[in-house]
Amino acid sequence: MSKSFLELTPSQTVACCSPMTREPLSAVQAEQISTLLKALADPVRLRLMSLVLSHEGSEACVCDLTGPFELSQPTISHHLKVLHEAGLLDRDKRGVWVYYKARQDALDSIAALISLEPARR
Amino acid sequence: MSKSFLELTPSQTVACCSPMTREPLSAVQAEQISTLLKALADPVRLRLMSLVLSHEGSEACVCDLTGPFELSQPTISHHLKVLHEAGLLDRDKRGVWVYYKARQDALDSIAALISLEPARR
DNA sequence: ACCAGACATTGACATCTGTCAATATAGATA
DNA sequence: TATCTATATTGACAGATGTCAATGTCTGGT
Repeated sequence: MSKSFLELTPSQTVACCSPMTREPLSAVQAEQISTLLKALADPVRLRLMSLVLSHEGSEACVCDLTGPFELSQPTISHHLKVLHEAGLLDRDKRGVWVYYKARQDALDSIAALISLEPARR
Repeated sequence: MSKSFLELTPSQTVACCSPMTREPLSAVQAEQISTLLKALADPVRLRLMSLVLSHEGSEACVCDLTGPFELSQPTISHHLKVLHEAGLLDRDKRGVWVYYKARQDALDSIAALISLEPARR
């Protein structure tokens, strides 16, 4: 059984849309895209994404991600949750550790939306 | 005489950076990029950008942009200012009317930052 | 069974953000 | 000058957001 529409991540709901440079966005489309962009539009979350992307396999343990910041562990955990729920990071628990993996396809969806060129594939 | 660093728009300060998918962002870089993304990460501003982009010459008068929304004129004016200060819209006053023109290069800069591929040029 | 470590959740708080009503400014026209 | 129209600014307010301390929940090891 497939997930209901409401259970899709923002990145999944956005993947279908044609670039905003071609025709005006509907109010609903704009809401979905803004949800995805808001997830990225934070300095800590941008650095988290770039840290994960810089690890081999675009994957990193939470323990790798708390050190670079002068922020509490719950705060990092909160930001990772935001990125995960937006569909920008996959989550994989292995024993005690939790690994987050970057979804390059989600990033490409965003790039395709705001750029004139069709998405790389 | 050139403008000081602090007077550059977010889009200008970001244009130089290598993609975040290649190496971790510094805290300063992340702040600059997030400023630019925050400007886009709002449903009304996304629709404003797409409306401007859909007009001929990627240019539209404010009077073309207030109708599609059920928002007050000062609110639209506020959002246009945010987009302008981020470097996403150019501003041109012609008589009584003000025309905003989309900066496709600024949008491309964002796309280049978050995508693996080098920017289209 | 117990403990220790890794990560998540909760609740509280200060700051930021989007919105509007009211007002201001600036250009065109009479 | 007076007035009308297009757009911007100001000030106020409610709701969203980022942060932390405290606490909870797993998992592995002793």
